[in-house]
Amino acid sequence: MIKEKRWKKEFEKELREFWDKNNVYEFKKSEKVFSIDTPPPYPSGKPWHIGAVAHYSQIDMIARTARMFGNNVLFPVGIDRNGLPVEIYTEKKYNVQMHKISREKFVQLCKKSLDELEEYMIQILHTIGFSADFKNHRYRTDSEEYRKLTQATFIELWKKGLIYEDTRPNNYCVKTKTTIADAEIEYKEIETNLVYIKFKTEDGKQLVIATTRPELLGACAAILYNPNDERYKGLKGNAIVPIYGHKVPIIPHPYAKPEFGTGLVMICSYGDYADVRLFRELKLPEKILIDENGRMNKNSGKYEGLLVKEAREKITKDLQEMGLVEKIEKIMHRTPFSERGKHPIEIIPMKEYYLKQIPFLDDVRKCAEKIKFHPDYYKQFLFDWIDSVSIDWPITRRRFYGTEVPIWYCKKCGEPHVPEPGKYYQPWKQKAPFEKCKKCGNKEFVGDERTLDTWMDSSISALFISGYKRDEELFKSAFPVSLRPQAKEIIRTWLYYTILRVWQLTNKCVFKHVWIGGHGVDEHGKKMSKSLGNIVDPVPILEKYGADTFRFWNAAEANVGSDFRYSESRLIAAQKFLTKLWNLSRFISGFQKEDNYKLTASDEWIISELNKTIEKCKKGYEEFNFFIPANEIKHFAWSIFADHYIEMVKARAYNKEGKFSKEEQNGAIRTLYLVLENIIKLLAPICPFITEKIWLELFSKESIHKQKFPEKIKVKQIEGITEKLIEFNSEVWKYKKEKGMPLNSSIKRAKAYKELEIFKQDLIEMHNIEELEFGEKIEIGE
RNA sequence: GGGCCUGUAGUCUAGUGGCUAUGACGUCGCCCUUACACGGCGAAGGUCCCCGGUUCGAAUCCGGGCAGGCCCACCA
Repeated sequence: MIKEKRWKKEFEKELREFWDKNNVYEFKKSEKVFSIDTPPPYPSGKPWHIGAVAHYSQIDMIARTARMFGNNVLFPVGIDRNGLPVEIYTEKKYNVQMHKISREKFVQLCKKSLDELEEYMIQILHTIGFSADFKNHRYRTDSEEYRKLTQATFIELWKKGLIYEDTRPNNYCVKTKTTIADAEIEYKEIETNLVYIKFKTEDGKQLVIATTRPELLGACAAILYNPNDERYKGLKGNAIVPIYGHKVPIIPHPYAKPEFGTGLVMICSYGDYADVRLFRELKLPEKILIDENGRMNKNSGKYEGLLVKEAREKITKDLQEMGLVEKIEKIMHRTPFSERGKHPIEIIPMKEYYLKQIPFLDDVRKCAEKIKFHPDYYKQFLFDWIDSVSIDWPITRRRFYGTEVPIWYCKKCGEPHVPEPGKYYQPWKQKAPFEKCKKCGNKEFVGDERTLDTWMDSSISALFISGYKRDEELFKSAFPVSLRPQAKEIIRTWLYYTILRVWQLTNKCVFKHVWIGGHGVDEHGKKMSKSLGNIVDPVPILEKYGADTFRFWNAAEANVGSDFRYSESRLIAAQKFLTKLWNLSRFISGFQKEDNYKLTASDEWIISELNKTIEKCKKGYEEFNFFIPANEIKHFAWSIFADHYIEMVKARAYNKEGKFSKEEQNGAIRTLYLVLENIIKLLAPICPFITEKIWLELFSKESIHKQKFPEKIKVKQIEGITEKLIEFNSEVWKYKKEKGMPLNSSIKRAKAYKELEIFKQDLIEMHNIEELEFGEKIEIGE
């Protein structure tokens, strides 16, 4: 018997304790495993994005669904703790600069920030009822065990010859002083000056060239015009670069677009990726003007020491004074920015290690083809990215908080030495594990000081959680991984790199399913961001409404893959449904189930309706689409079961006046319990708390989360009359309303559709009708 | 420039060829009918973005616009 009048979020705490105590979500090894490569959240600051919390709620629903479908589910939880964002967070929080304090000290501060943020996130996950195995399958990507594996895979790929060192122009973030991969670049439209500069050719002709990067004049190596451009046909020889005075060839090339600027374009090392490509293609001599601090170097002559921006202004002014500027236009220019550092990037050649990816693009594409995407249109995002990858992956970073590049170099000849896999190496502070250089025999080594791109760590999460190289038994059962759930914005990074790396290491396709969640946006459909000031903190929301309300809102809010809006009024709507469900259960809990029962047509009808609901929910769950079951269950439980069936059988279930037989009475009670039992089982993956509470009160002492997903119930199917029933009930209610009669007052005579005759007795009691007839249409009253 | 997605009452949303277009929030009435007033019943509110086509029939399919979002691309 349920006593409390409302579902209280305070119940959630005791239920969490019940689950913890009974190890309800503990993973036990078995032959077949449904493995989930849970995204390890990145602790980048507070508050945690409410959209992310919603995202994790949905991932939890996937795990719970898989369990109820009879799978043994490996549902780990990790925390991603490597890389740039935490370094930036730490610099700000402790007001330090990474390069100005000792590495040891900085690493410690990062750890401190991470521990605190991790605790905060784990707390939230726990609060929302995240059913991962926190005790046995919780990991950190910066743990020794994890980094050891990252390094082992690095060493393995090194030995396969897939990693090489090269000096080539690369994306370089001057603010964070590190090379970054193309996948980490984002573009912004910003206003820029397009400066029209006068050049002279050797034979004295004047040329005007438009550029956004006048400070790179000193690195200019060629001038191009389009071969079809009538204005410049026949132009050849050399041009003289203003200020610097060096001569550069004038070359016809289709890259130059006649309609842009003057139709002449100068090629410099390096203003953009086109420059990189053209330098390579035309074999032009490279000259670097910008150093790794983002300042002009000595190659730039009198601009040495200035920041790029300052140099741009200064040289423009100088050119103007020399009368060499024809005009300046303001244009919107698409500029590459570092996604994480939020600063414009420069293209600077650096010596870095690269992981080969170009030769594997076809394999990655084949893997992607085999994976089932939910929803399927996101597969295209991955293909688009694969098609646009054009250079190998630079994997070394000049940062401190990351997995160390496990290489030592001979101090004498520079030969790189890679240690044996299986240990965690920190070359920046450890002694080299080698006796002497294998090349020159020298005995002194120096460790590499760089770290690996954090995607080198993240891209093996699927291997880490499934026990690769650490637990063969688990690996056999959990790999390939059943499902990767993730957000859409990291398709080109996390998903792509994982497929690539796992293929390189195992020659297998890593996932069977990929599930892509949408974004959480504010109630006007705008992306939440700190600058817009529309960030919603999840903690007070969870405190106010509880996890199940949040989860139900989240499930019922948007279709799989589409963005969902945060709105408090909708949360309240979700809360009302939980109250309704609670009161339904409270009502039913007042009756005693007995064995001698007989189902009447009304009972068979509601069970038939339940069966349809089970089918629909199952279909939704199978696609990991919680929008479908959430709304189906709500509709069935509220608008059919409560509004019509319960009202119909109330009299029979109470049977106060003895108008029904004992068997008929028990039939109603039996059916009430049966339908409720199935409703809460259907809802359990979405609302694990309230369903558990009702379940434990009324049905069993063993957790609902150990139960199987409902099957259709064998019953005489009664179909096609639900709408007629609803219409008839509605007409009666309307009639009483119009006459100003209370709903429990009696009606002398009524006529209902003949299909409803099977419900006769229940309908008479429900509406208090003295004489009920049946025919072709509804008639009420005299 | 290419691709993907979206456009349905004040707001949000369901609906992929068929009866008077779904539901929620909000609004307006009436009702505490012994599970629930976080409830019940009822009502108002829509040129289903626009134009054209296919069809007996289009919110739904096709073509062309317009608007918004996202992804990709070497326009200095």
